[in-house]
Amino acid sequence: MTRVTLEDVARKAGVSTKTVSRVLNDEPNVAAKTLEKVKSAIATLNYVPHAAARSLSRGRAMAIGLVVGWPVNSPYSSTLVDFALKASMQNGYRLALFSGENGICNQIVQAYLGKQVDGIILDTIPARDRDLISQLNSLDVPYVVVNPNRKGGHQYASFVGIDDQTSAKLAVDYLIKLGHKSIGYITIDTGLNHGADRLRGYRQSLTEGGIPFREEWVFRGALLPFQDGFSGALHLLSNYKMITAIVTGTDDVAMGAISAIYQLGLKIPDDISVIGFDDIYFASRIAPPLTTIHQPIDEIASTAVKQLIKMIDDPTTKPVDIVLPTKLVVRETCNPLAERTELQ
Amino acid sequence: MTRVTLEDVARKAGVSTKTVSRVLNDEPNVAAKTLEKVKSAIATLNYVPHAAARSLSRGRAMAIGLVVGWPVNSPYSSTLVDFALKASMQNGYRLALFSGENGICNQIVQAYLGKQVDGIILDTIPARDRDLISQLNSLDVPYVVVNPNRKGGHQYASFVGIDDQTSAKLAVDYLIKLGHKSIGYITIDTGLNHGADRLRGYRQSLTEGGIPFREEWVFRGALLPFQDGFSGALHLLSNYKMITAIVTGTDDVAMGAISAIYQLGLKIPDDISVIGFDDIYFASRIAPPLTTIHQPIDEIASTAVKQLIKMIDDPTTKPVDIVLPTKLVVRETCNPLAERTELQ
DNA sequence: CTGAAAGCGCTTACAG
DNA sequence: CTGAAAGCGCTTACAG
Repeated sequence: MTRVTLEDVARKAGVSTKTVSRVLNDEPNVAAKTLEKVKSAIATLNYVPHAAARSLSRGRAMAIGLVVGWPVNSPYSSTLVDFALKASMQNGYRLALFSGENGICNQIVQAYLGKQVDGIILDTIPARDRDLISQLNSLDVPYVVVNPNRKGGHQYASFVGIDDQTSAKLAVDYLIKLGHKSIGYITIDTGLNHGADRLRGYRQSLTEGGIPFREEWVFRGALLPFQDGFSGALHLLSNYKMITAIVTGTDDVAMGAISAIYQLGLKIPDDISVIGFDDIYFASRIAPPLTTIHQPIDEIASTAVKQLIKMIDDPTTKPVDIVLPTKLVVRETCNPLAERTELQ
Repeated sequence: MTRVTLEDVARKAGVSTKTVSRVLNDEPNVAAKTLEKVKSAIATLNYVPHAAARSLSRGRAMAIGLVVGWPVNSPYSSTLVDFALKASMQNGYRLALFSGENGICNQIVQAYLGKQVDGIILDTIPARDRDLISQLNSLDVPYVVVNPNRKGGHQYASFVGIDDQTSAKLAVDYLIKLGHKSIGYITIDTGLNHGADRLRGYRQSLTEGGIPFREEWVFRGALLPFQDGFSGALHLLSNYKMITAIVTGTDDVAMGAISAIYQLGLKIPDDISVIGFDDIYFASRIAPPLTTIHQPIDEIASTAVKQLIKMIDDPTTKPVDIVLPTKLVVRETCNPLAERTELQ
């Protein structure tokens, strides 16, 4: 079975190839009758334009590259991939995925030089690759950074992300509103600013709520989110029995904390309230479902895609820095303090 | 900055474009000196072949499509994406990702007709789409199904997957070897055969171990893995106090079960042993790390990619059905029965 | 409103 | 061992 080409369509419809091309690209200046003829020819022949031929003649790959940290199957990365895929398809672009520890920089530059992609979206981790950034800048590659590590020193990129501090404050404000005054915090050091910013939000909320900040109620994990959450909760709740709520830097930390709380023989939310951050796949699926700060990865992805396409279409587009709102998602891991059934 | 083309390289090296093409494609019959000249021209000009031009002239997209169930960020799907991406890059192919509930069939057929991809890898769920399958068959699209729902009635596809029954048996055999005789099972009905096959493995292991199968020790969940695992463990352990171990159909079910076990005030693995299936992202990251059956998604992905490329290269390739071995990964959720510190 | 010609950047036969 | 010509299937100016 040989391919149906635009020429076949033109022949069938009795028009020139240019006219078919006009119809395909929704260009104006086509008579209603001609339009009809061409459309029916396309339909009966089941014609689909050849992607590579189009790319070659247009000088446009019609694809964008998404670079995420390794591994792709982490809760956050995979969600970003999910929504970025959706958003780019909706905008008529294909998505090329990149990920990996080493050689990633070269891979991406090659993809751009080889016209496989017209622009790039970088997630937090790859955006810290100095080499990559400087190459993208010097080659004038259109790119957008998602959830940037602020203070990154980027010069030309557009940014799309959230305000970590304000968002974390949302979580703590909520607990305070529920009557909690003894609130622990578990953070992990990823080498990025997100953790520090979220911790700052915790502190700010306490201060505004007239609650003294206690350094010893902050547990700083070092490695694996779940396990740090686990050790953190164990540590905080064994040493400071007055703590009634725990805020965590990410949902997987919260999941670890929840595990530890159960192992201590305490109940959630009756004895201890827990609140997460991110709203990952598992957040709504564990028992009890986790109250958390929802990060709008869908909007982040679609905003990044649209901004990138704008930059591709018009290279003089000014860089922007877009901050999207997060929101508190109340599920079942936080109780008002008054309703607590027992005190230790 | 304008693109560097093959012609620029040819001019610089003082040879014809065909010769450059030879070098680029590792074809024979190039004099050592010529090879040297061309290679250095490529390097100094930083030349990268234009992907679309290559596709067009070769009649090959050099890309394969991966179709996974929605959402992509489920633990299993995202891991498959991860490894399929790696495998296709290593084989010189790009990966185009497809996912979504509706319109997916049309999207994929379009991508093939539009020469965006040379072949397709279908995961379990999309492979159940009758429409899609019959279209792929009638268009003679090369495709491979991963972890098929056996008895699917496919006629032409190649398959790559695991043996669910034998694998689940591995888990139960292990528990029996540890001395457990009262072993519960939590399964979920996904409408696929995997669950039934794994349950069959459980039953087979019991039988071979001389332990009677008790229908009431099998909990059949209906909806969300984690929550079903939670209710399942709650149900089994409250009603059948002699149960000392729980086997689950998937890791997320196990995670739910673990949650419930803690909430019942029991310890893992001291009081109850738990074993999962799949070895998802979280399996090694929760506390305690989950003993489970590892599904070799990396090998599955790379085998599928290689088989697909073979089919693309030679359309007369015979369909194959490749079954890859799983393995038991011992972590910290199972104890020998003898070591139990207390009995209820 | 419509079309003929040239070109995008490669590779594929074919010749020598 | 090397090259000149044609072609892959579209779109981009340009003309009318």
